[in-house]
This record gives sequence, structure tokens and C-alpha cells, in this order.
Amino acid sequence: MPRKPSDEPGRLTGTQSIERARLLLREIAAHNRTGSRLLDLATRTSLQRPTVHRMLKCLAHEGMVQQDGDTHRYYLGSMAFELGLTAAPRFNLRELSHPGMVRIAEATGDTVFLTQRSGPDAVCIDRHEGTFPIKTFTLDVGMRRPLGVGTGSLAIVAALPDDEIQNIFTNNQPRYEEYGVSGATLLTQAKKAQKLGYSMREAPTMAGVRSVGHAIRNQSGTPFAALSVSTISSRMTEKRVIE
Amino acid sequence: MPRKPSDEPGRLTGTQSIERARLLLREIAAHNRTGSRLLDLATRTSLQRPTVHRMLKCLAHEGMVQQDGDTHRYYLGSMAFELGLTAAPRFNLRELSHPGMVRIAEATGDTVFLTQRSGPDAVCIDRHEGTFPIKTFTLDVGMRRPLGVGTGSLAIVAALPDDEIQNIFTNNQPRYEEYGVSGATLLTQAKKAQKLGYSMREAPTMAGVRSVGHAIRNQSGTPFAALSVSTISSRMTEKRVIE
DNA sequence: TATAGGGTGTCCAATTAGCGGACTTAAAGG
DNA sequence: CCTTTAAGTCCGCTAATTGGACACCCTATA
Repeated sequence: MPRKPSDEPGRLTGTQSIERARLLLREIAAHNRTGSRLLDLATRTSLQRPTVHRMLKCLAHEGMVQQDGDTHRYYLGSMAFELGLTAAPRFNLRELSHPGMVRIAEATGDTVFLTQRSGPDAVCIDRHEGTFPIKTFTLDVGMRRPLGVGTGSLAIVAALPDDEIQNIFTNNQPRYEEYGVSGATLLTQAKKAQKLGYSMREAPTMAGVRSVGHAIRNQSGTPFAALSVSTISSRMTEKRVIE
Repeated sequence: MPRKPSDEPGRLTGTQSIERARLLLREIAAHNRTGSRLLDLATRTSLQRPTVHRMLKCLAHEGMVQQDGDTHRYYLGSMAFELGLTAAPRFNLRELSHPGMVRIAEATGDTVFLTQRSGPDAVCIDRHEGTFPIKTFTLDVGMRRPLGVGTGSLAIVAALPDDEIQNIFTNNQPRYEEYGVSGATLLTQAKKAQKLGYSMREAPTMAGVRSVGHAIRNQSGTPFAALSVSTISSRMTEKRVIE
């Protein structure tokens, strides 16, 4: 399948392999629970297998990724972990949000999630367990999914300008399949969230479970993160924005 | 200054720019407190300025690094932080070591540090504050320095085979200047540590402060991390290895 | 114990990505 | 206003990277 010389419009020049490396890291991160196979990575990134292999060998050599000796699967490596530790002090959203999350968790009894936008993805940054005994589907800290897949994630998208929403859903389209959604359905859900002022969604797996999310904006008004709660019935629909 | 076609012997082929990107990230990480200027990064990595600039622009675009708009200085970005969160569950040395660190901190009253090897560097992975009121020089979590510079770091090196020690000190030589040490002095300190079975060192800045470090080995006997304590006098010289 | 299939790992000639010398722009200082 | 210091940009040449093709596992099936 011949590829166009530049599939994205605003491509930076002189950085192809770094961009590809980042693509790989993103995909590995998005499947870090189960690990990724070489072939799957090649498919998901639309790169040639030898290219992916060569890059992974290098990334593994540097410790950015780790390969399981038995299964040959790839995971994020210790270097990624260490860079994260080093970067952490400059990213204090967790600490800022923590009191708010505790407050919400105590008020509702359910588990609260803090999600942050990362380009075309959303990453779960923190969670705080509620006291309510029945735990609904739980999002692990560090989990990365395409924007719109989670409820917090949806709240972020819905708070963005319309043309950007359109762009995101279009560009992520091929990646949604894996999560059983489509850009079109997400768009209608986002429209609904815009009307409500917060995102809401019935859990796809089990009935009676509903989650609610609310976007957090920075000083310049751009939404960059979200808080979300998932609960059995809709005992509470509105939450406070913090910071 | 013309560079040799391959300055390192066992170079991987087909991965130049990823290796360079990693070099940059390592340098940025090692100076994440103060941030790094373009020129300094070019000097420290021995790369051309335009090359560094182009790569940084790309890395910034991807969120791996962040540039301060006013000072133009570069720091690790949110992507680095997020990848770290994702990778964290697979790196449980912190949790494993935690009880041991608490025990030592309570026994000595001083602050305990957990350091992990990362290629030619050592990274502070965790610390536990002691109760003793006077705090000595304190190592921040995430701090990355060339192997041998810290006391825990020195313990790791000393536990390695002699030829590898030699290699590390030689390769890191240019980077030591910044920390006011040389490969030669480190080598004698490492020899001393080998005899003692643990590393010990007087603080360079203030008199009467002494630190002690002990390496941790994995199942195959390779040292990969270390615990260290710095205290006013040498109230305690030996510690327990955990796990 | 062939052998087919699904995967990983490797090689090397062609080519294009990206290198870096030279230039432009911006900010700070004297 | 000129000098210095640093960030940022341009573009022709070339070496780094690409990717088609091949070798080599395993495991399952006949």
C-alpha cells in the first residue's frame, strides 16, 4: 500500500523517526497491561515490520521499552518510569485536585477519576476510591485511551471548540474500533454533553451503571483535564469544578 | 570539529536520531530543576545546534519536553510524566523497599534514599524522611546523576565487575566535571567501598556529614540499586540489605 | 516427522530523511 | 546604536534509514 509523501498536513520536517518512535511509545503505553506484539504495533502505527523492529530494538537498548523474553511482548521500560519521576514535580495537577477528589469521593461514596488530555488521547492521572462497597468498572492510573472513550475524556472533548471535536473524532476513527465505539456516536454524545454542561453515559457492559464527568479548564479557558465519577444509580449529577 | 564516523564501538545501526533524542532527554532530565538552554544541550550532547533545535521542536510538539516561553529553557514535558505513570505498575522496587526504608529511617533518625541504576546514570527513586531535625543535603526524587556521584550510586558501581567500573568511569569522565569529581578519585573511592562492603563518603560541602550506601542485587547477582543514608556523625555504619 | 502457518529477527541496495554550515532574527548589555 | 550572545531557520548534499526479501524459530496439524 503506497503511502502519500505526507499524510498529515502540518508535518514537521526532519523528525520522522522521532515521531515514529513516539507513535510506538503511545501504542505500547495504551496496551501496557497486556503488552504489545511486534506485528500489532506495526499494524496500529501503519509502519513496516522491520522498521518497527529496528526502532524497538533501539528503544529497548535505551530502556524506554522492555521486551519479555518468553512472550516477546513489549512493555514500557524503566527509563520511561524514571523520566516520569523526574518530570513529576512540574506537574502538580494531582496534588491540586486531591482535596477536591477526596471531597467528592466522601460525598458520593464512589470512586473518582482524574483524567488529563494528552494530544489525541486521555490519560487517567489519579483516582480516589470511595467507600461504597460495589466497585464499578475501574480505570487504572496511567491508562491511556483515545479521547472520547471514557466519560471524563468525553467531558474534555465536549468542552473543546466544534471544529477541533470534529478533527479529533475523525483522526481517531480507526483507533475507536478496538473500544467498540465510533466517531459518529461519540459526536452525538458530545453534543448532549455540551447541552448538559457535563458528560454522562450509561456503562456499556452492565446496566444501571452511570458515569458523570466534568471538564477542568486552565487560565486561558482551554479544557485540559476532567473529573469523573461512576456510580450505580444517578444519585448525584453535578459536581464542583476545582482550581 | 569533525567527528569520527562512529564514536562508540558497538553502535546500533539505523537508529541515530532515536539515540540522539534519548541523549537529549537524559540531559534535560539531569537538569530538570533548573531547565536547560539550547546551547548547553548542544554542548553536553556534542551535537550541532540546528540538530538539537530541530529535535527539541519535535519533542516539544509531542509533549516529551516543554519549553518555557520566557526563558526559552527546556524541561521534561507532560508526555514524559504520563508515560511514567503508565510504566509505574511494572516497577515495584519502591513498594518492595518501602518497609525497609521506614525501618532504617526509624532506627537512625536520618533520611534514607533509594537509588536505581539507569545505564550510565543513577536515579533517585524514593526517599524517606527521618525524624532527626537537622537535614543534610537532600536528594530529590527523580534526580539523575552520572554513576558514582552519589553515595548510593557509588555503592552500585563498586559492586560491579572491575572492567565495567573502568568503562563507566571512562565514558562518564566529561560529565563528572560539572559535579566537581573525576573518574580517578571515584575509582579509588570505589576500591575502598569494595573492601568495606559498603560505600562511605564525607560530604563535600560541609564537614562532619557522612553518607553510607549499600548496593542491592537482583536474582542473578547484578547490582542494580542501592540504599543510602546521610547522617551527621557516623552513628551507624552498617545496614541491612532488603529483599 | 513432514509441513504449514504465524510469528520474530536480519540483511543490504536504493533513496529519502535529516544533517549541519551559513544565515536571520531577537534580546540584552554597554 | 553597536556588539554580543543566543534562539531560530534554510537548503543542498550525503549518510542514515527504509523496507522488500529472506532466514529462522516455534507450535499445531496431518
